[in-house]
Amino acid sequence: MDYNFREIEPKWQRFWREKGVYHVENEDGRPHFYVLDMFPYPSGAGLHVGHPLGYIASDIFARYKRLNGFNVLHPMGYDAYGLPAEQYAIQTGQHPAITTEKNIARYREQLDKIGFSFDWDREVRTCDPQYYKWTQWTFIQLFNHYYDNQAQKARPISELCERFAKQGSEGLDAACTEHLDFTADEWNSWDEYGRQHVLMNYRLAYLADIPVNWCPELGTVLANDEVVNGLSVRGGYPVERKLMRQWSLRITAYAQRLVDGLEKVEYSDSLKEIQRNWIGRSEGAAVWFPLDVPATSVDKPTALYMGQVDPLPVPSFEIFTTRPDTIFGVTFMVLCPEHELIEQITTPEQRNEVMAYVTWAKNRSERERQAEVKKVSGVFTGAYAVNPLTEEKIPIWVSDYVLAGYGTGAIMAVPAHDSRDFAFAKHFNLPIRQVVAPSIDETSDPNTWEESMDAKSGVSVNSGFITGMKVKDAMKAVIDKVDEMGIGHKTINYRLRDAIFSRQRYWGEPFPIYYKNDMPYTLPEECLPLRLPEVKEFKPTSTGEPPLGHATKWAWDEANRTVVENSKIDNKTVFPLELSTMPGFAGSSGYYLRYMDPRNDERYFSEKAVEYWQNVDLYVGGSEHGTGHMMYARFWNKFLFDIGYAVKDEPFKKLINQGMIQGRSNFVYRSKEDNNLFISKNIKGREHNTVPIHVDINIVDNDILDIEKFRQWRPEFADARFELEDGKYVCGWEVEKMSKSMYNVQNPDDLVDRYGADTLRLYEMFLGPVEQAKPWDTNGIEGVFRFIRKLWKLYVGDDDQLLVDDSEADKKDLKTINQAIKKVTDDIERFSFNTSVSTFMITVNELTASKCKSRTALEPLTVLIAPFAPHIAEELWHRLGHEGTVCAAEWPNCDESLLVEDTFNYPVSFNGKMRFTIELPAGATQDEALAAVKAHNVGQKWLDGKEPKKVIFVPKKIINIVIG
RNA sequence: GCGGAUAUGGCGUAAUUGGUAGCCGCGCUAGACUUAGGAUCUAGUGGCGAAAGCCGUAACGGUUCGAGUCCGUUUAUCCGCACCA
Repeated sequence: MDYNFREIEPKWQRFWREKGVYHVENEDGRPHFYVLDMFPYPSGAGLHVGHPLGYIASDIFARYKRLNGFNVLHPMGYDAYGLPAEQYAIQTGQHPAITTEKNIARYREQLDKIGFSFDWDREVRTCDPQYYKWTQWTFIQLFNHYYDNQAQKARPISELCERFAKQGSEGLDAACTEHLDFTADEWNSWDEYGRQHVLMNYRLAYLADIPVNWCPELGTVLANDEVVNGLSVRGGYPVERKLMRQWSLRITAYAQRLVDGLEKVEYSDSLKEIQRNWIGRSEGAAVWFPLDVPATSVDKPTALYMGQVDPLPVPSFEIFTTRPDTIFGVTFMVLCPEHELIEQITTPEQRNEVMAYVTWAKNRSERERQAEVKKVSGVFTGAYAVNPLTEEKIPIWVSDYVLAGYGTGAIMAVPAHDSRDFAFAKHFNLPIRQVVAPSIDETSDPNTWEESMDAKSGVSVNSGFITGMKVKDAMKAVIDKVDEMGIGHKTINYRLRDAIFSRQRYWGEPFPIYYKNDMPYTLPEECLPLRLPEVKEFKPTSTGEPPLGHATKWAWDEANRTVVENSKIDNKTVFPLELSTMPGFAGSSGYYLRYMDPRNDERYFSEKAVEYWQNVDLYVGGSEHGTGHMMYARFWNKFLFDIGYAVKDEPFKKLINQGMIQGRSNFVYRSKEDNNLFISKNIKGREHNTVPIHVDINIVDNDILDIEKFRQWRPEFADARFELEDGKYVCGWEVEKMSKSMYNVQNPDDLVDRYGADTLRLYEMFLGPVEQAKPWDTNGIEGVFRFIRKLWKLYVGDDDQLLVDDSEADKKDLKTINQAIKKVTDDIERFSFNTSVSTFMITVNELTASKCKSRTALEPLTVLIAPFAPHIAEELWHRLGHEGTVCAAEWPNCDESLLVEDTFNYPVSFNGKMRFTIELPAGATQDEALAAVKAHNVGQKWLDGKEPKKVIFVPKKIINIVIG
């Protein structure tokens, strides 16, 4: 009787659920292990076969760890806030909570069919008030902390207030939006509003004017990926860059720790590199260049001293460079169009031209700018700066190739050694001066160069006191020099920007913030969660306010500590609440911690729980979250670590990025002359002018089209005629993104219905290495299905009787099973599940061939396969007479002694040419090998009387003989 | 442009990490059992060759007794970042 997965799989899924087999406690004598999947966004489309790939891999690992005696935390939940549900709501009026609930139910149903070992008692949903209460709570903590650069740690804002009252800003080294200088007296003289204004400069969650993608038509800010070519992806409306007051998280404060932390975790090298690039740390120098202008033409010279500890005797401005060694090659300076100095230094003759350029540059969309990177544009201000080391007068230009958001928005241009400066100099015919050369006398005329010499190698030339020094030494010498002159210092710049945290959206976490006197204040913690209000409309309001503006009960009554109707806002006791919501990454940044103690109402998670679980041992998910989610989550965790909540600095010890599953689309070829004629792939030649048409992969099997189903598929194909090859219609195929419009979405439910969950699980693993991107291809699934049936037949006879007996397995079978134990154990530890599946196939083939029926071999095999195919393993385990679940069994030990051969046949090669085989006892030594070679030579003469000079002997492998 | 990877039969892949390349599966070929086969079982399947054998891991070169694996150059594909001074 064949294996009846349709009956057996649901039976055990029910058993696991009813017995609470996968329920996990936070206390347990066993060692702990935390296996986490990136939780899904429950979209309306349901799961496709790409989603479970990572879940299956992590489930195998979780089950393996359980069998090895670990208490395993393996939870699942939903990242339930997000755009699609809201867009759907705008179109249909259906509340996002309802569609989300429906989608979650569908996801759960699909997940359950695959037989995962999640502890569903710990499920979290980011849109659940009991969950987002803690997202809001964390936001309040971020608001109430600043970052102490000296201690490299977040500290309470209250400490900052005390400090300001005592010593003002003097000596403060904190992450901030801009450097401020004030005394204790000044601080103490300011009113509440003034102080709050200053504190905002330091808070880790802060409100500031930020340039954003604003889409007036949609009435919302859009993320970069929602904008293509200056138009919104949805609707195609124009998007402009606009300065708006937005919440941001000061993730830049943690830039260094986010870089350093990568040393401590196991992520793939490529992902670490991506994160390092994203943070973009670069070491260099800050240098102040004095202006060469009559003091009278500068309105407020003091404004130019911003950020300087000691004011310089002349007006100056700060630049950042990673190549201080090239300072002798500066031939012009460039300011970004947004630079505040432009207004002050531009000469009257140049004013019109400069202002026109600045206006043009500011109105250019980010997209336009990026598309025209190669185009050089800029304008001369008429003003000059002085090179502090050469005292040369150098012109100051404005150009949009200098970015406002990086460094100081001003650069010293060294056209000979920077490709962008080079292009600019060529375009405007500015001088180019070589100051770095391969060696001191290998200079050439840079005006003849095709491109600049950017490499950080060689020696300085034409460079005053650093001439002849190597680049590295020259950098240090220049930094020391400017430091000594009091006009510069060594500094580090990061490309990372603070994270914009507001969204003009409905379906997200409300900010626990109200405004008093236009200044934001946090709600009292005990009033959390601040629930998302009901609204009649999900679109932004007509006044441009976010959708929450539609809510009628939506204001903060400070005296009664409650949310009330906004008509009562009087700004005395009833204040307006923040109307934006938090972005998608808010809820997903700390969910792994909440799983440790998901029903706790008093705390994010108890100290006991986090002490027990520590952090995530293994995190599995797609690399598309490699920067966004991973960076925010690491930041979130580091902050919670600083304030004593998390116990580990890094949230995820090890990360596996599962490869993306692409779709494998099928095509039919329609004749151009005859719209009802379809020609099989291999006979559509030149004489047939054909058009490829996507065809639903569900009516194609092994690239063979099911003609009847095709005729029924769409009405226009009802009368289709075919030109066949070998009586079949062969479809073409191509790898594309898995998407509905390409009819290549493979739904896991269909495969479970047809082959069973175990087959799907094994097949997804068998497809190739977990980390590798690969197209979905169902063509090989039959082989895995066949394997499952062979496995079944090894244990169960045609009449459903158990074939396994209590006899002792023979040595050959024991060897087979022990080889499997060793191989599978190694493979799981290396996350190489595809080879484990091969090992199972080999093992079953061998045991079937040897007609092995003994329990001593088959029982360990059942446990071995349980992580991969838990349903059939559970059924066999019970048929073998066990009461409890196979999940509680013990991982079999490999008896290595059974793997050792008595003798080995060694291939021997002689000077790389001749090859023969020699038999040696197991564990033979070099001397024994040499002796065996000599003995073998007797009568064979291949050594021709010569002594072997060297015998290279690798036990169990091969011998090579070298002679003189 | 910069950075990171990858390259092995018709296809997905494997190779004990420097030691007999191609395990396992798909597909294909032949056969058996069958009224039938898109079921099952058996055998074969890198290329050339009748065979012995020769060649073969993107290309070329190097290190080594020995290279798919290490080093160099080139090519192709994929991914990430992209005026970041």
